Amino acid sequence: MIFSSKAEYGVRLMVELGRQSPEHPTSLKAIADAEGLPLAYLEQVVARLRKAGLVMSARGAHGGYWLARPAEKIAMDEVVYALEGTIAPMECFVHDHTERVLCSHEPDAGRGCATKLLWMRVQGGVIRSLQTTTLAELVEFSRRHERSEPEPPEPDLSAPRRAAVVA
Amino acid sequence: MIFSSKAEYGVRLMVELGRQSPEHPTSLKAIADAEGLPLAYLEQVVARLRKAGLVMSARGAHGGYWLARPAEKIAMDEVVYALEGTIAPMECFVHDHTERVLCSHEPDAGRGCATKLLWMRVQGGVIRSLQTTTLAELVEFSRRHERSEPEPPEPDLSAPRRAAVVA
DNA sequence: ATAAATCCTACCAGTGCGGTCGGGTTATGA
DNA sequence: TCATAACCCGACCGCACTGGTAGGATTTAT
Repeated sequence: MIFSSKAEYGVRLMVELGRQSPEHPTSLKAIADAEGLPLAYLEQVVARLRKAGLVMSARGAHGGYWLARPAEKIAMDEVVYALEGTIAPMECFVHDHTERVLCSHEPDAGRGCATKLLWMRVQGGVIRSLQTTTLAELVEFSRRHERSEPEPPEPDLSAPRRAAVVA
Repeated sequence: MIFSSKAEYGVRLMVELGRQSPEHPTSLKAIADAEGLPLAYLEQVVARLRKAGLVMSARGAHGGYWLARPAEKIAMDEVVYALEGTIAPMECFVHDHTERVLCSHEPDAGRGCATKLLWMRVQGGVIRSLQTTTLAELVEFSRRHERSEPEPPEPDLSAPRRAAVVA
């Protein structure tokens, strides 16, 4: 259960754009250098963000990218959705524009998919987490943590302390 | 962002076991037939559940599997964890035995990982959803949704596992 | 004109996933 | 006692998808 690296890179890119003033555009090369990411790959990533209307671009020399909206107005579910294409815990959640959710097994007859309840709850949890986080928060977080001092007692963001990795 | 089919199959298997009385074990073959899943693959799946102590088994003729605990006492985060190995939205969440969380990029120097905040919230959302769902709920759900008549034995072997979803 | 940058499409190698196969080992029961 | 039903285990395999590269075309500032 993992987001692809497109999500990772794309979010980093958005944060980086959020740190810049939107006066003049930021080039991909600058971001690639700052984050140590492959430029050619970033191009593919940022294309998704552009098509989703989250960033704008200018071509030519001194061109680059900037946020289409202020970071406070950008919820992270939009960003992740643009990057990943879908936010679903299971591929049987691919549903057409209607409300029908069909599962690969138990195709239509018989009982409803027993796992559906579970995956819907998980999906709800994920989407809620993303919706309630704005890009501005991440920008702020990254500003606080840049190489000045050790982390202040970070107000625990609802991450349970239970052992996340059981051997 | 997707769980693997191990999670899907494993959860179905657990639900199926929850529907049976724990008096006598249920054979994998029965479950495989009921759900239309490949038996040999189910063996791998159930092995994880057994190693995690969620199911017990008896070998030999009339052997099979049963829940190690009543379904009310089984939270789904245990199940998914046993099946997936880890519940993390991003592989940079692989952290060693200490508390350090290290990210693939921005290795040690400089600011903390800007995306960390986001992924931790997502992870929290997922884990909370799973923790607050018990196997008993899923069993109950599946009981509610079963048609009165048992499904006709439709031998749809060789049903394409993968592409059946996208219309 | 040249350089800096976005844009676009095709391609490629590795890995992980879903699944199979073959062969144990253990228990029942005829 | 012996066949059979089931669990158990490890090796293997094709393929789709991911992460990344290559190469070029277009646009714009200097």
